[in-house]
Amino acid sequence: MPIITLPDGNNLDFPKKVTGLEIAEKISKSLAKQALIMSVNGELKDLYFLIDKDCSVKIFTAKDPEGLEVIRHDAAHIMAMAVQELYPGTQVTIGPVIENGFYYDFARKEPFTDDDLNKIEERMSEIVDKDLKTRREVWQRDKAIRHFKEIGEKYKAEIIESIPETEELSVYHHGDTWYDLCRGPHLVSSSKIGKAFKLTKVSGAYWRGDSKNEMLQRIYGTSWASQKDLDDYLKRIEEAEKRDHRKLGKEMDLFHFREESPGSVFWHEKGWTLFQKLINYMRAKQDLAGYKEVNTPEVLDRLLWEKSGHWEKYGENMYTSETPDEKVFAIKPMNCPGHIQVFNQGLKSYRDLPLRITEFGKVHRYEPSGALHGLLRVRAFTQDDAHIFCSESQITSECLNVTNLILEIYKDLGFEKVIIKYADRPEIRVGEDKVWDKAETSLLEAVKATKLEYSINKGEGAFYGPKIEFVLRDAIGRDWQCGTLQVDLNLPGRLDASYIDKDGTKKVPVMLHRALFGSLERFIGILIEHYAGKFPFWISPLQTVVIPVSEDFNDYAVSIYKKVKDAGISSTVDLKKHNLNYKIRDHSLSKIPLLLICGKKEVDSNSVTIRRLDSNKQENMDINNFLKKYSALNKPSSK
RNA sequence: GCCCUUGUAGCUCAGCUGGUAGAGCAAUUGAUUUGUAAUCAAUAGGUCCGCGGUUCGAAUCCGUGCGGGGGCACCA
Repeated sequence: MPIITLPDGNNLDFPKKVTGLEIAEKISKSLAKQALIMSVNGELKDLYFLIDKDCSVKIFTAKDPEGLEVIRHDAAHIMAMAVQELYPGTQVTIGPVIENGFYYDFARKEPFTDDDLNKIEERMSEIVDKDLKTRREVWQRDKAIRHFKEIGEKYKAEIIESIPETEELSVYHHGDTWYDLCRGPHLVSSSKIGKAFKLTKVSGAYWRGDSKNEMLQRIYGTSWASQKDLDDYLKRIEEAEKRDHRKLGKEMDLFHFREESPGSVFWHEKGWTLFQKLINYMRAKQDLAGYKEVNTPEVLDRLLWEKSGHWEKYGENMYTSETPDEKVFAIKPMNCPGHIQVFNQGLKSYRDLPLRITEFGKVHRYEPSGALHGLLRVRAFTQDDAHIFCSESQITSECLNVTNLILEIYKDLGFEKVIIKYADRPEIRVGEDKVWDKAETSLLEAVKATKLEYSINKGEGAFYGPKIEFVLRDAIGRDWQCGTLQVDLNLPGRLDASYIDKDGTKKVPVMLHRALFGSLERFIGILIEHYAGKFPFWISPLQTVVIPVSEDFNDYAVSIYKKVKDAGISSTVDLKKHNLNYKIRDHSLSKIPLLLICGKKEVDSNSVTIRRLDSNKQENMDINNFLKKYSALNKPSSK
């Protein structure tokens, strides 16, 4: 005689054991129709699960995240079923729900083609139409292993072997012919998935995510509560593609890549201007924050890298070069050893600390070819790098300074939301555990003091110390890791850095590594996508184009162009033999914030007519007023 | 690095089952002198990514290398 407590606090009394479906029916006919899954005392259960005790129950529909998740999970199963029906001999492995959809990994010799994807989709659709009933069975462990081995599903057998013996093994049947080992829960029948799904792509994926294992074929799909949700999702993907920095970079003539140097950027004038603007902005910020800018060699003797530990720990990612005198040099993958050498030059006292050394250093890292991705993952990039040499007692306050600086900078560039990820000691590392203890405690203390949201990444720290990473969220909700702050109690000692303390004894300084943009290249890629190429006026690489209405006004246009440039606003004048409409379209497409139109009216009144990007409103302005207004907007916080 | 996929003019792309290339835009030249998102015409432009093979004949088929894309792994 279970008494069921509903989320609103009401109780339902049943005379006998009851299923979720019966509870839903009791509440309302429409809920029964929409019900997908339920939770019993907070635990998700199949709707046909028999409840025999008092408990609290919540019914979920497609409107709930829990409901949508089960739809996706079932879609993964139905996809696996369709695949095994169409391609006998294919082995199933795992098929979890992911953000916006699901995937399933299969073991099959022949690759799945796009055409196969269509066929699978059609078959899935048929399975949904058949409305196959779902049935859960609990299997005995040994029997399950033996069974899956017998039918040639060696991956499933391996999965079962890795499940703790205490756990119940459940097998879900969808209809009479197909079943899969699965924790569940699942929908009551296949029609509940609906038709708002789509298979999106095939890719390779290592068994158990380990590159030492064989590669399986992963089919990705997306699935939603309604066709409208699916359409909206596909639309969002399309919008994101329009912002792709590789596409915009070409269209806006910012940079290009080519075969001779994969993963290295050929910056064009406009892209490089943007690059320099960001550096100059950062330079001014850092100057105010007490940093000293330096520059150190890009090529350094192998002996230094051996001493620092990079040769051993990072060697396979380093470019090297042998010179005619048979010495081996490495092209720097990081700036730290160079900065320690700057610190080491001349005797340092505790009065010099904290010493904040910064460099816009270009580093080279031999990244795996498959990792390269436009500006976001390159092999040669410029860091806004800095190393802060300080005493142990200064760690926390210096970390806080860095955090404050980073938040200010992200805000100026249009990113309001920032999250912190804290990463502690990795398995491969240098230094004693005692030292690590100290470093981790100090950094975590600083993280807590920022009062920002943070998560912990176990074992993901740098080989020389724990780190935090700053993650920012862009205009369309994607997260990007940019800045980093690392505490290092190892490298300074390895490279013999020391200072004379108050008491006259020699001490090894603590070093903090930090980068705010991280990689300038990557940050620019993110900026392009964040703004969809429509940069705020102050960082726009080309702020204005002066356009004469006809050739008769070329001289006036040139004179305006000169005045605008003199006022520190970047500009070009378009004297090409095209008409006004053509030029407006041309420069609008290359996302110039302001077009300055000059014709008879403007000549007569010594003015320009402004046309802003994405607006067809015209605004006439006296040229001196224009110069005054817009040269004042040439700094952050101006949109 | 691994799996799949892809590489034709400066750009975007067409070129069916093998018969040595085509469009639009851009460029150049000429005409037009234009008031807010493409004026008209003519001209020029290609080792069809590289190398090897099959074939009477390869942009097309096969092999291989390099680059790009989507994932996986990697991201100190």
